[in-house]
Amino acid sequence: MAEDAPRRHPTLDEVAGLAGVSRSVASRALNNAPHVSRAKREAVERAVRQLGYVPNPTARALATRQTGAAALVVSGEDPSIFADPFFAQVIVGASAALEEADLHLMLCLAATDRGRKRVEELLLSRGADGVMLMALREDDPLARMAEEAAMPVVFGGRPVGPAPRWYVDVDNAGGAREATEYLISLGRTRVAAICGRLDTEAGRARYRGYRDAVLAAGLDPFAPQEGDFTEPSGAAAMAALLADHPDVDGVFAANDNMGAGALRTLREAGRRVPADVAVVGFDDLTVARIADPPLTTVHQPVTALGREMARMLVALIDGQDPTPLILPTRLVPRSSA
Amino acid sequence: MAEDAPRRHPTLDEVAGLAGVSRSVASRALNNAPHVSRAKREAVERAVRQLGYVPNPTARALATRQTGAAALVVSGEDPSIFADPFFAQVIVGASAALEEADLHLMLCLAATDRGRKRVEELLLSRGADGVMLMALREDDPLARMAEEAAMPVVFGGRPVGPAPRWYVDVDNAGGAREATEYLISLGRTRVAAICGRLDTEAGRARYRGYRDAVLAAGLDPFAPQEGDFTEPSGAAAMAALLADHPDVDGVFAANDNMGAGALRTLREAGRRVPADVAVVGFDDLTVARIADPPLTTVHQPVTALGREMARMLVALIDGQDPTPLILPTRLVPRSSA
DNA sequence: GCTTCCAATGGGAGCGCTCCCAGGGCACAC
DNA sequence: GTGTGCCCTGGGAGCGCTCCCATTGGAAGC
Repeated sequence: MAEDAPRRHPTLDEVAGLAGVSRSVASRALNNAPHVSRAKREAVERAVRQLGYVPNPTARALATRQTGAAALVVSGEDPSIFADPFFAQVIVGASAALEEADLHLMLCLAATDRGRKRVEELLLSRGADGVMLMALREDDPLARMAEEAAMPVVFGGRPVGPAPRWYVDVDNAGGAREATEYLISLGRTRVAAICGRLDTEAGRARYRGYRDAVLAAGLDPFAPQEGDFTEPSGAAAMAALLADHPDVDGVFAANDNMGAGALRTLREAGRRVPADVAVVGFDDLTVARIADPPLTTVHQPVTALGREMARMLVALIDGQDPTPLILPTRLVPRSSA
Repeated sequence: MAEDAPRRHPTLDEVAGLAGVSRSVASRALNNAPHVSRAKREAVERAVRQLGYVPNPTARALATRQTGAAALVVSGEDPSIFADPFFAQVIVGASAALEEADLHLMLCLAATDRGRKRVEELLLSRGADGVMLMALREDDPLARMAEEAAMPVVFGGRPVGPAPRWYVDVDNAGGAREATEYLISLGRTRVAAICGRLDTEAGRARYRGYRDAVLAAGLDPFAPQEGDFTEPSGAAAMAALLADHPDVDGVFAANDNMGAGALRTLREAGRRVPADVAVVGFDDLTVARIADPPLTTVHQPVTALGREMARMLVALIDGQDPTPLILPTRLVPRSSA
């Protein structure tokens, strides 16, 4: 290690000493609290500059019982779930909102047992001021842990089961309904759904939305063709669909990855898109734009999701009681439908 | 907030009291340090369980002067740079390695002025035990800050300029050379390069690798056609290339996004890939697989990059002096070349 | 001129943990 | 019986900050 600076960090006491004031006054000056004369305030500022003083966040955390950090926990049995660019966008939003509140972002991938244990400890030990929880599974142990933790918790996307007290979600059902209605409005009558994992609330809600739209149009809904939100699973689901229902003329895929997979299978099967089969995805990630043909999809405000989660968490930390939020989606017509 | 647990967290003192030992003994038992009799150790364990005691990480951090966290700082003037799935993969690797060392991961997007200021404070105040720095620009103020910080710092990817003391990088030049040699081995003689930003070391090194390969084959290198690593910039660069050199028959794109953009432009221009123009990308992200045609590309071990950065940082924190690491790349032939 | 009040001040007690160190106790060798 | 070690043990001093509280002194009000 570079030992260029062998001298310890200056402490508040040293600042106070140099400024000729007490530690209390120095502290107040630093946090620009009242009851500090202009002269002393300036003396403290001068001393801070002269010493290159930077407050020790750990000591402050201990004294205030606030860590100055919020955690974003991403559940999932496989760490690579996080490789989905979806989370990256969530983080961009969350990070910006936390920055405004001067909170640091801790990222916890609770994929392994050890990871989950560490999250539990975090929750129990108040190692953060609050937690954002995402991608919980059905019966995810994190849900129980979060409930027991005496700490603000915001859910990103509702988990399966009863809705938590505080969450931010996207209007999955509404978006799926709109996508399906769009396919129907195009004259498609044999519209199938490639679902995401049905042990996630997003997977279920999107299928619900599809089903509602199909039923409302007086058509017959297809049984859910389940994938796992990955491109290969979408390709496989599309293949199964073609085998069972060769006359399918419209497909709602519960996310863009699976939609892209479906496009690939259709291309390999010699079906023209959208002439023979129209396809709509969900998410509006990069993959939708670069798919061939570019995928008509349901845009969900992912960055906003992260931002709103963080804002809700900050409100909670500030002792407020925000209301859950459901963000709107928007259909983005491209070439695949 | 749910006030189900209005009682404070038990402290070590309370554990010690219940176990009938001193705080010192309780502390030693907890950290399973020596000099604790079997009987007292068990008494402490019992008390811990009975009270549901969880150590306060902040207090421990203050006493040990170790925060128990490592930060991953992603620079860049635009927060959305982080939306690149590249970083998500790095995080998967880094997170796993940090988990092994029982360190938490703090994520800092140093895009805004405020973000940079917070990183500086983190560095100066030892708000983390170590820092991983990525995506630094030329003359990035973070480089100087990192240098001055009395804290272990590992670079992910070398910054422009003199190599830092500790870094993990990918063999950018080697990968680019291999990609270009591959194009040449296919009989292409007019091989162009769509470069990434040339104010990044990766952008420069990849162009260098391209240039070396072209020169070694006795061909004429094209002037760098600069993009910014995004799909549209790749498309634009390809259009410019076609305008200036209609006879181009091979393209090395410095990353997959730009490669995908190039494919799009070629398709729109009616050029067949790879018959008329062969294209090779770099990164081997999802986009390469789903591009049309699937993009031949240079795989770089992104997760390993994150893992090795974290391991190097842990070694540094442990007082060791690891050596810089350059990870190998691998050509992945698909259909575009 | 004498209360009344309040801004300004600094002392000191924590926050919950680690770790140094002096002091027992006990076994073993002399 | 007296040493010589060791292993345990618990007291206590921090780590660096915040914040309560008692104290002071000067301005304002009568």
